[in-house]
Amino acid sequence: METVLLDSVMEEPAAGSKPAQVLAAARAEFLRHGFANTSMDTIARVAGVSKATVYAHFGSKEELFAAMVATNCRRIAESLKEETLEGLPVRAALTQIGRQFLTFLLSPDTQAIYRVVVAETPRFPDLGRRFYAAGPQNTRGRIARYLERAADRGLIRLDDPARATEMFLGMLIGPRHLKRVLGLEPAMSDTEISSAVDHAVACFLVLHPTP
Amino acid sequence: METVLLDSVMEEPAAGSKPAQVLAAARAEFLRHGFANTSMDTIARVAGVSKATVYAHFGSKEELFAAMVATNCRRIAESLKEETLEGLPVRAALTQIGRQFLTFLLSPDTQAIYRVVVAETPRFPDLGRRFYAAGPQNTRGRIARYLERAADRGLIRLDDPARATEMFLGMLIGPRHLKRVLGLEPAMSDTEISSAVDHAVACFLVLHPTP
DNA sequence: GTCTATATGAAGATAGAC
DNA sequence: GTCTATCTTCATATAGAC
Repeated sequence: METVLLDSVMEEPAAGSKPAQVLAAARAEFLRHGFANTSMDTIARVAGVSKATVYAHFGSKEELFAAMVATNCRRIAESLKEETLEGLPVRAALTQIGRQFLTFLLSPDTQAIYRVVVAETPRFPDLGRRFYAAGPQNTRGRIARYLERAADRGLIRLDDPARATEMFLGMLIGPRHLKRVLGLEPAMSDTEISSAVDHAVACFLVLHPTP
Repeated sequence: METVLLDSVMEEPAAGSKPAQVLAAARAEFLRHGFANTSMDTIARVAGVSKATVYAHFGSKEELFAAMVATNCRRIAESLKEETLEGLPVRAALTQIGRQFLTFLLSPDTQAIYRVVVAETPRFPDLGRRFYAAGPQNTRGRIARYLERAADRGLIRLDDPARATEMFLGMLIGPRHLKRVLGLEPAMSDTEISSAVDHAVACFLVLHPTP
């Protein structure tokens, strides 16, 4: 049971192939039950292949887990499209960013991935780093770049785009993520999300006024 | 392996007794290695008792885990003392609250408890609720009550103390908790904590001005 | 209550045929 | 590459003596 190097990761298998089936089954089971409570027998059964096939493609349970997380990180990174915010007024752009961010953050899939990554980071040292780079860092950089461009155009006043991004996201998230990850909030309705986003945007614009 | 009811929890065992030794060993091992990767053999060995003794006092691994978390929740609740903030200016009071909160939140012990609670909440439904009540909810209520009193005295302007508390803590935490829990930040020095707190307090006071 | 020794079962991993 | 059948290890839990 050696520590797995997440740096050496296979490329994405062809859709519909047996490795892809295994990966899909691994994703479903690991995200639902965690690493330790998922058995290779179950993954093989759900994937509809034999256990030996699983081991033929992924050498061990750890490697399969690492491949599953890597695939998910790729998906997260690809799902964050650089859309066109430039045409919008600042308030509308921030609102759009906020809604998209909060919806993504609180979705069941994101919660499940977060949970399993947090749980297994001590055993897989690279896991946290890769997850952060693919998800949160990606998002933060994108928002910070937008704010910087807006500041350059004189649409908003701010000194430090990265710090302003942190404040914005901090106000946006508040304690919601914590309550959600502890299983205390069923979900957020669209109107609740709107309300939370509007408040965070309003506070942000007080701190960073538009001229 | 039935779901354990965390509501029926034994009282605190006498210090130095064998149950207390077992509980201490369980705490050390569960927080370091998580639930699944900790064996009852190890706990018995660390506690310096036989495995049968462990089972005599705590009927199963799940019950032992539940008792360990319950003990920790008690400790968290007790560690949050209602100190006297009333004499201080608002800025100084918020700064003190912020420093205390951030130091507590980012400490290795808090991180370890958070990690194991997040990981095991799906298997132990009551776990998240009890942890939240003993820790975060406790803290938030305390801060909200202070803000309300300050508002009543006319020291600060705010409509909704609970919401203001969420904003304050959101700005204070920002992405630091996430990076810490993913193993990306070694720790925060005292000066970094001071800087973060000062910035959050400054932003808060812009949003909620003192007359 | 506490111990030593052991039963029982689950799960990671592999051998060998096709 | 894929399967069936099996090996091996290890962890939970208990029996029975003191």
